[in-house]
Amino acid sequence: MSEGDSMEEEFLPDKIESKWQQRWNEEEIFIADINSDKEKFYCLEMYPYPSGKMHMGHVRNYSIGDAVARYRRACGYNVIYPMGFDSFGMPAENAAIAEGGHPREITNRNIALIKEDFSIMGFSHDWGRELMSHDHNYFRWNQWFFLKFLEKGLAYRTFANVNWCDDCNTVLANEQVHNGRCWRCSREVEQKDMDQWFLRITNYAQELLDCLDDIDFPSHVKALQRDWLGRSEGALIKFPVDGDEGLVIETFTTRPDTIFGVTFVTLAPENPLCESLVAGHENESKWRELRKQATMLSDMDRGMLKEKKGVFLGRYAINPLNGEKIPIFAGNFVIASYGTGSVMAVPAHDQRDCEFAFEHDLPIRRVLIENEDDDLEAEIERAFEGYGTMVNSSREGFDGLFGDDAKRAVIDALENENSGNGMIQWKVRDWLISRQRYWGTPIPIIHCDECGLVPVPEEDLPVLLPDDVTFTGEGNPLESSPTFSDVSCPTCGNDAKRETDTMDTFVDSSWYFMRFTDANNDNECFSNDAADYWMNVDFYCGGIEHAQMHLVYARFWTKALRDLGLHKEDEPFKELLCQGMVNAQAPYCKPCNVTHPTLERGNPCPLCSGELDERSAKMSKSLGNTVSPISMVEQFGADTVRLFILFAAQPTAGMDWSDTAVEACNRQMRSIWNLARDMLSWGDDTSTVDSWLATQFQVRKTEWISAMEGVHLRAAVMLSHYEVYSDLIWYQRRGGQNGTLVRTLLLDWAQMLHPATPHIAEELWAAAGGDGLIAARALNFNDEEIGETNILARELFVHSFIDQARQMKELAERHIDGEATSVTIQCAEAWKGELVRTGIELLENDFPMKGAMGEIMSRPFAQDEEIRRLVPGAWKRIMKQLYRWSPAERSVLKANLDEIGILRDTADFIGTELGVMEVNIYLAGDGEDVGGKAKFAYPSEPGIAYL
RNA sequence: GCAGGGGUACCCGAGUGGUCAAAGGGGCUGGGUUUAGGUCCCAGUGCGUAGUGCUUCGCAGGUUCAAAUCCUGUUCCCUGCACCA
Repeated sequence: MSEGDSMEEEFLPDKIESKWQQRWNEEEIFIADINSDKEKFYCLEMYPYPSGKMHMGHVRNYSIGDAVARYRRACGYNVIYPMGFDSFGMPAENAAIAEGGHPREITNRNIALIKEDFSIMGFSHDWGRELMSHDHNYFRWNQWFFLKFLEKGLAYRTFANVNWCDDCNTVLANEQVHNGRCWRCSREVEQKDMDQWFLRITNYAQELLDCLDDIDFPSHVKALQRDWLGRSEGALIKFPVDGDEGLVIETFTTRPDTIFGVTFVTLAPENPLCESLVAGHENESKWRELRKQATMLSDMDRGMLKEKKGVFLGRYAINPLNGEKIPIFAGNFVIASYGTGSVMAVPAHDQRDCEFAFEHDLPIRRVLIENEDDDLEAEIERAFEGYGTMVNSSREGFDGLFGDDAKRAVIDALENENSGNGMIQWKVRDWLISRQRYWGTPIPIIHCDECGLVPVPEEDLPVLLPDDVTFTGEGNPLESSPTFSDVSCPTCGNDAKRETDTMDTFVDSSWYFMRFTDANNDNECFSNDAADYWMNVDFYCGGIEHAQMHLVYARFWTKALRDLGLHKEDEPFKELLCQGMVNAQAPYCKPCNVTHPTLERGNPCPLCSGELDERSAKMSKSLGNTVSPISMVEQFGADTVRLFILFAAQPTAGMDWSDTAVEACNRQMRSIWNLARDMLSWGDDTSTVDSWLATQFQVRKTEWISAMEGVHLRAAVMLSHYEVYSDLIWYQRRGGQNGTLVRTLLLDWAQMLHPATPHIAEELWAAAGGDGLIAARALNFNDEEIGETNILARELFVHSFIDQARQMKELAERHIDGEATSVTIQCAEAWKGELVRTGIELLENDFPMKGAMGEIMSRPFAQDEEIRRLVPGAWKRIMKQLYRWSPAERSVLKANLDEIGILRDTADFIGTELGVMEVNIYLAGDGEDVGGKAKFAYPSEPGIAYL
């Protein structure tokens, strides 16, 4: 083996880290190219919004991704691991309004700053593929896609009632409204009627739902997406209005089997039908009042309403299946925007309708029966909402049907008579992508008085953002720019106006992972070949906050581009990992249930003046409990911070920042360094524990690989950074000092250290004489077969013997009233070993243990008169243990170790460990029974007596 | 109300039938090393005990030779959806 570079005396991260980072850069080893000989692996983190500073969330995100990317490279995959910036969006524009300047300059400056922060962590990103949303070479493809969608009818403009945030000065998608408030600024959202651009995501609703079964997303993310898509299956039923030829109320229901129990129909107060129905009736003003109340309330507030208010609209509808006349109401609990904005009411089988019926004294008719002997005429207290057998049907052929059969029969009847049909209703609406803000992708449309909406011709793309704007915070800046707005119509040449809406920034993040596959392509969004080689993303890591919007939009966009023939994948992300939050302690008042800023630490609660507790809370500026990654790296080095991040919690769990734990990780790094340095200076003395170390290390490697394969990063780091270290310490304690052995081992160990802490790994690799850079090579483990397992069993026996003996010593010294100077170890007689092995054998062969005694007594070893007498007592004890032995312990026992030989070989070590001068070892019965301890001797548990 | 995830020792946290009095880390205690502090190494950290015992994994039951782990009920916490027809 070649002599390696010598190691510094001390672990000095600031000295080694930049050195290796520079080497990685110079040798361009993270630059990925298509290579059809190698299997590809696409590792990706959600690309960040470029604030000017890296925070712990970034560090955690990329420490996870980087470990995966480095491991996959080591496995011989062709890894693509790109990075870029989600750089459009309101923070930069708001900063421009607040401080002056231009969002572009602010964004570029922030990107430069955060990239500098990233660089000290040693992540293995391929910066050759860097992209930024606000780069026109990127967003021009947003515009191009938009035109393609327009051609295919996937994009459209319509006048709609939309969510408006007055602070952000823009409309919002439904998903961007949380509890009736803007997701960004928390201002209450208003409803406005505006012309807006939409994408027809509903076309893909079914596929988005179905494909969830085939992708490896966490179950709660799938649940969230299913909720959001909100599929319900049922029927559309038409109720003609009595006395008004042609006027029909359409209702959607999931329970057509209750059609004969309909006793009224309820419309949302905002339903346009209401006006014509109630016109001229005495309740007209009551309805107007109800509508006014309803429109003033957000959907959220309406959800809070307990009181079911309704107004009879003075007219009747006809049940299409039995011709019955039923009253029409407007009800404040019916949502205008869900389904048809009207409900067929079945008070006997829907609790909400039931309450409304009680309130307004409406008839209740039971048409499903729960139990055979139910009395159908009995008064009900609440609705029976489960499935039941149809009864009381006002037409032939329905009574007796149940569940799906019942539904099917009703739907068939409706379809035959042209009064309804089976139907699937979705909660998801089309994606509203218009935003009335500057810092986003301009929508490539021109408004011409003559020609209407005219798409910008493809050759005129990109539509750039103008510079002649001022950011006042009043209105859409694009409207104030004449160079932007005033254009001539591409079709007729007349004066026309450019569309001033820009696209939701979620458009940018909906396909960036595909652009990464061919990021520097000036002629296409990406080439088919590149996308087909690299897609889809094998491992995607990011925050749970994107479970709905980003992760649904990206799935939709991927499918839409597939249908444009741009690539072949159905799904963008194969496996998703949602990293947990990074928390830190903050003052907390339990009675008030309020977390306070760290400034209040030591003070009484500002609200109740009680004493403040501590509790862990998400790191945030407002609480002031953030920890700066940069200062941590300056203090301890990037490797320590990365080790802490991976070791403090599993990737998906929340983690608490702890200064003492970080310091402990730093100590561990130093320990590894010092041990490695010592190992390099060892001579070549062989010893009996060499084979143990070699075998044990093989086992560690195997365990580590399986942990890494499962992305159990915490378990993997525990093995690579702690267990291997402990093994080496034990080896040393046992007298191991074989330099040749440990230097070979060090080459493998460095490879295990590499994914989490790459800098120290490179350093150890080089010092041990490894060729080139670890980061650049496929895993090259010296993997001999795992040796004889008896080697491990022997050492396990020694270790556990010392643990037992140490415990006994403490007790013994209390008895002999002084320090013990000698220990006498009596190993169990051969027949006890036979007994144990017989027991294990019977157990493993599923022998009925109740009859074990008879079987044992028939064995040769039990034929001796004296032994025969002792067997039942010993068996009683062994029986108890039998089930409790671990496979490892069983293997020790089955190995039928020469306990006396092993202990005699180890006698010096035992003496030192136990702190006694004299160690006597013999078979129980062969020498004096010191202290009467022979009776405690069992296989792997010798009798121990101190003097 | 519905859905999903949780409650493990001083703290964090592993743990899906026997490998469990329960990994690992932090903290704390003791010992060694050191001029000292730090580092480093070793040990201890439910109770008991010259060894096979007792009690404990939110609470209460149950299944089993055996339960932190499986079942039932209950309580508390988190997350999402919510008058969705």
